[in-house]
Amino acid sequence: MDRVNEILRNIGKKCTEQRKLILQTLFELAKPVSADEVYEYLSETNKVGRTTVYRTLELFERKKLVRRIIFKDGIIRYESTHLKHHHHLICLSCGEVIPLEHCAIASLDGSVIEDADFLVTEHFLELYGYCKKCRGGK
Amino acid sequence: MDRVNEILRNIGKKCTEQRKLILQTLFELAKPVSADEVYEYLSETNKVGRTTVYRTLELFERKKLVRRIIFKDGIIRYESTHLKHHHHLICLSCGEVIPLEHCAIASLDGSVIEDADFLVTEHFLELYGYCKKCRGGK
DNA sequence: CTCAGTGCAAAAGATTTGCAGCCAT
DNA sequence: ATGGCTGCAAATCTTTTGCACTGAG
Repeated sequence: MDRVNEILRNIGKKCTEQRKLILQTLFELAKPVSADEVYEYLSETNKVGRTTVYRTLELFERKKLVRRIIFKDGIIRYESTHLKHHHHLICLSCGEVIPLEHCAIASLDGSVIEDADFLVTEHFLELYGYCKKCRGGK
Repeated sequence: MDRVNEILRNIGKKCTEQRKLILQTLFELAKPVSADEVYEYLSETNKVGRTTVYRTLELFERKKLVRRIIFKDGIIRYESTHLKHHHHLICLSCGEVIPLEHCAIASLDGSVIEDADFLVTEHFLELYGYCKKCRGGK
């Protein structure tokens, strides 16, 4: 929790109970989560309103504490940037999300695609398929 | 328009004026478009309701006439499958979408990611950055 | 003729906004 | 103390659903 305090102080914003709880949640879950999932996760304690979750995640994105991730379902999710750049394996059967450490195309960022004269600054790659469990060991 | 008629007959569904117009639109625009963009595009003629656009795009997706694409903004877009598998360069400044013909990672599909024992069946890769115009020739 | 297809209106789900009160600094 | 932060409620935006009508086969 000390780390959370420090991070919030560093972004030059007020260090409120709600912001600490939300950032802590993102660390604990350590995977892409929607605003609603954060809200539900914290609803037991009933300390944070839905609106605050949305506004806080947006603030965190601006401050680069989280990155915005979109899967096929179109729901906006956020993932803590303390996890380094990586992609995801998403099971089409059970929905499990598995982080993929190695990024084969990281070299793309900062490079210019010649044909289109386009400067690439970021990229999203998500792989869909079926996890071991759902394939029944096959 | 003949081609449109033929395609619709082949999926074993009724060949209505609305479906023809929507499929025709997807061919003409030849890029990922949202249901609302299709609706607006056709609203001049006022022949197709919003609900029908949504239901028709869903039908087309089931029949593999279109594929569903999601960009960072979270809006669901569809693109005709008569365009072969490819990815997109999306300009963060003007929003232009440029198709990227070559897919460097097509070989991933059907392969198993060893570490996670995960069978990959499809993948999404979108590159974000700045187009020539928005970089002012730099 | 008959049922799949359509379109309105209303519902649902995710996210944003207005505003009055609260609390970190 | 005071301006940023919060949370309710209401608005907005995208998408889905219920239902009566229509038209393609």
